[in-house]
Amino acid sequence: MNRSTTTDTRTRILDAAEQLFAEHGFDGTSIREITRVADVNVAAVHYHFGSKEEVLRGVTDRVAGPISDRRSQLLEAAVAAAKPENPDLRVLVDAFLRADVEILLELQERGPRVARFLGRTHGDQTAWIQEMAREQYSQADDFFPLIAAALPHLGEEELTWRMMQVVAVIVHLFATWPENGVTEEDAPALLDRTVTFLVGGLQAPQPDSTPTLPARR
Amino acid sequence: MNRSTTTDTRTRILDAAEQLFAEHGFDGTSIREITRVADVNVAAVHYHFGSKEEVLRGVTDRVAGPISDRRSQLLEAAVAAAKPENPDLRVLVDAFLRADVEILLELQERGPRVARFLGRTHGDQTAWIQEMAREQYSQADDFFPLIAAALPHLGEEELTWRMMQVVAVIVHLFATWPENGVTEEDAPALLDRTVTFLVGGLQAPQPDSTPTLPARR
DNA sequence: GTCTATAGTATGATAGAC
DNA sequence: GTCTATCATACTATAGAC
Repeated sequence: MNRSTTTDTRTRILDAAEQLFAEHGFDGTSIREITRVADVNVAAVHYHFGSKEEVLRGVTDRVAGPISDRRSQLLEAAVAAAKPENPDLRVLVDAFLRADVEILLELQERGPRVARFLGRTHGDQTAWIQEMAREQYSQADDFFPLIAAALPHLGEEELTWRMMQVVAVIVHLFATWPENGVTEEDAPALLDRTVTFLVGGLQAPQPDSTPTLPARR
Repeated sequence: MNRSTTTDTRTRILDAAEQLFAEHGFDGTSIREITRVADVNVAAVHYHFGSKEEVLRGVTDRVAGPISDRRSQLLEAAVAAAKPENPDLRVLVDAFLRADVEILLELQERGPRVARFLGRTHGDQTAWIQEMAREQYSQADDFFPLIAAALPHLGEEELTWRMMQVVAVIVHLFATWPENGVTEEDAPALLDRTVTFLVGGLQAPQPDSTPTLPARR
C-alpha cells in the first residue's frame, strides 16, 4: 500500500509541485520534474490543471484557504479585545503573523515546505505571480485601518510604505524557514522576536524629510 | 554610429544580461534572449564567458566593485567620526545603505536596472547564487562589530538575526526600486525613511523569550 | 481518468570555417 | 574574435487509444 495507491493523482501532483516550487521556484521547476516526483504521467498534469501556471495556482489555493480563515478569526478576536481609543499595536502585528505560523505548525512535516513555498511565491517579482499572491491575501488589508489607528503619528503614505517593509520581512522569514521546521516550543520565541522587531520599526517617528509621494497632511 | 559599433561585444553582453536578469531573473532568462538584445552571436557568449552561470558572475562583478569601494570609504569615515564609547547607530546604518544608493544615482538611467538586478540576485534562494552574492558583499561584515557596539542591550544571536532582517528590507527596497529611478532630490528622503524604520527595529528591546539558538549571556 | 506517442519549439553548449 | 551550423537534450502541450 504505497503512496500512489492511497492518494489520488490530483493531490500527488499538488504535493510534488508544492515541494519543487518551494525548492527551485516556478521557473526552476518543470512539469516533467513534477511528474517524476508525483509518479504520474505528463498528460495527467494537463488533464487536471491545464497548464503549469494553473498548477501554481492550485498549490497556492490549497495553502491560502486555511491561512486566510485563521487570519480572519484572529483579526476578529483582536478587534473584539481592542480598546478602540487605545489600540495595542503589538497585539495587531502578532495577530497578523500568528495565522501563518499556527497553520505552518499544524501542517507538521509539510510545514517547512509550505513556508518556503510561500516565501518563494510572495518574493517572486513576476507580475502575474505577484498579483496571484496578493489576491489570496487580500483580507490582510483589513488590518491596515487598525494598525493605522495605533500609529497616529504616521502619515498615510509613510504607513503604507512601512507595511510593505513589514510584509517583506515576513516573506523573508518564510523563505528562510528552517528546513527541519519550527517546534511548538520555539514558535512563541520566533513570533516574539519578529513582532518586537517589526513593532520597533513601525513605531519609529515620522521622518522629517518629505516622502517621495505626497503624504496625507 | 550605432551602439554595436561603439561598444565592444563583452560589454554589450553584460548590458543585455544585466537588463534581462533584472527583469526576469536568472532562470527566467535564456542565453539566446541575451544574444538577441545584445545583438551578438550565441557563440560569442560562450567565447567571452563560458557559460550562463559565468555571465551572471560577470554582471555581478561589474556592479559589486564600485559599491564595495564606496562602502569601504563610508565605513572608514563613520569609524573616524564615531565616538568609540557612544557610537551613533543611525550614522552606521546610514553609511551601510548610502553606498548602494549613491552608486545607483551615479549610474543615471542604468540605476533602476542595477537596483533590480541586485534585488533579484540577493533575493534569489538558489544556493550558488546566494553564495556568490554574499561573497561580493563580504566587507559588509565589517559593520557588524560597530553596530553591535551601538546596541549593547542585544544578545549576539539576536543581533545577527536582526541584521538579516535589515538586509532583507534593503534587498526588497532594491527589488522594488522605481522603474523611473530615484532623483537626486528624492534620495535623501528615501534614505531617511529607510534608516528610520531599520533603526527603530534594531533598537527595540531584547525579546523576553529564549531565542531558538543559544544566545550570548 | 490514465496512458503512449509525438508534435513543435527552445534550451545550453560546441565544432570548425574564416 | 566572430560567425554558421549543429548536437543532444529539454521543454510545454496535445491527439488519440484504452
